Amino acid sequence: MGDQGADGHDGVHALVEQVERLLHQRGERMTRPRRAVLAALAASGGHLTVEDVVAAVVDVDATVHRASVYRTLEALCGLGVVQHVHIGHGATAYHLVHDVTPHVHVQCTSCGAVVDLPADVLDAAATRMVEEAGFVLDPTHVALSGTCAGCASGPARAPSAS
Amino acid sequence: MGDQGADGHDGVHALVEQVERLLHQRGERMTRPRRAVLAALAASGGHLTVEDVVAAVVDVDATVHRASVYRTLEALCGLGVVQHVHIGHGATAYHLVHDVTPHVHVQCTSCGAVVDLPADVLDAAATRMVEEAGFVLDPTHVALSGTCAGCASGPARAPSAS
DNA sequence: GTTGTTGCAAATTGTTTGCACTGGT
DNA sequence: ACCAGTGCAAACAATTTGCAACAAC
Repeated sequence: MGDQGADGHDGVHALVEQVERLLHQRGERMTRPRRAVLAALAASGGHLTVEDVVAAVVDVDATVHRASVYRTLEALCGLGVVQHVHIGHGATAYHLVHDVTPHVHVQCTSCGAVVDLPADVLDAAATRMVEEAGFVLDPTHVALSGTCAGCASGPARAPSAS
Repeated sequence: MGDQGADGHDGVHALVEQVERLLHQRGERMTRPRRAVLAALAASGGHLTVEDVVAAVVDVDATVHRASVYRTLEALCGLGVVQHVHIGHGATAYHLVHDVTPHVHVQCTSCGAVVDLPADVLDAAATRMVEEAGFVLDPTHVALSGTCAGCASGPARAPSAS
């Protein structure tokens, strides 16, 4: 342990400074909970549920309250630093906007696993939606559902994520 | 019509009888709440949230309890008579399976409206997902999100359905 | 010092569950 | 008569909010 995953402490620090700048532009402030949430998101590198974030944050700083995590995530979404993805029946997941290659999330109905796919799998669909209904698709905002390779062939397992 | 397509009272009755048969095959029973829920779903012809169903059911029979609506919807899903769709951050919506031509749901992030699109807009995406990841897409199980024609051009309005 | 933010606890909202009783077969 | 299903209230889970104290600027 000690190391915080792919981004490392430097990455987190740079991120915190960048966000701090954005906050100051709006007369808002960089606080301990916000630093902790940013660190948690950066360390994971992927999508985390609120519960995941709370766990990661409390692990580092037990004084941070759940409510602050909710408020912080909302604030960071407002800044455009963080995005959320709706995953089926389950919880909402959050991730940093920055360098992540745009990708579509799909969840296995059977085992609950979330799989990332290249963003362009929905290009054709997006084009048709615009042409036929004027609807501009946001491909990353919700996770589609179906059955993953494993469950499609082998036996399904526990979770059954709706 | 005649069979089950229409929403008229005769259609409801036919539906109830069909479901009753399915229930009896499993040693289960056709009850007042179940009739009421089926009627509500048939009458709407579209997708209803649990809250919508509860409202419609209570409107006809105030003795039916919310909990029974939940239990009934779950039971009907188990029978394969009803399906649910996850709509963004909002609630889960339910609809009869035979109801309409299979269609994809998309929700406008800005005004919250749910738009129905032909099911085949996701055909290309589904094909690619199977080929590249072995993932079998269920196109109707979740609503995608984006911006509807109205909100894309004109000014966005209230709801902001995340 | 100002005021944006927090921690806390209580209020909300949405869904599930234990249990005695009702009602379908 | 038997037991699936109901109504009810209470449990549960997830998220929000009012407010006094705190800390970032």
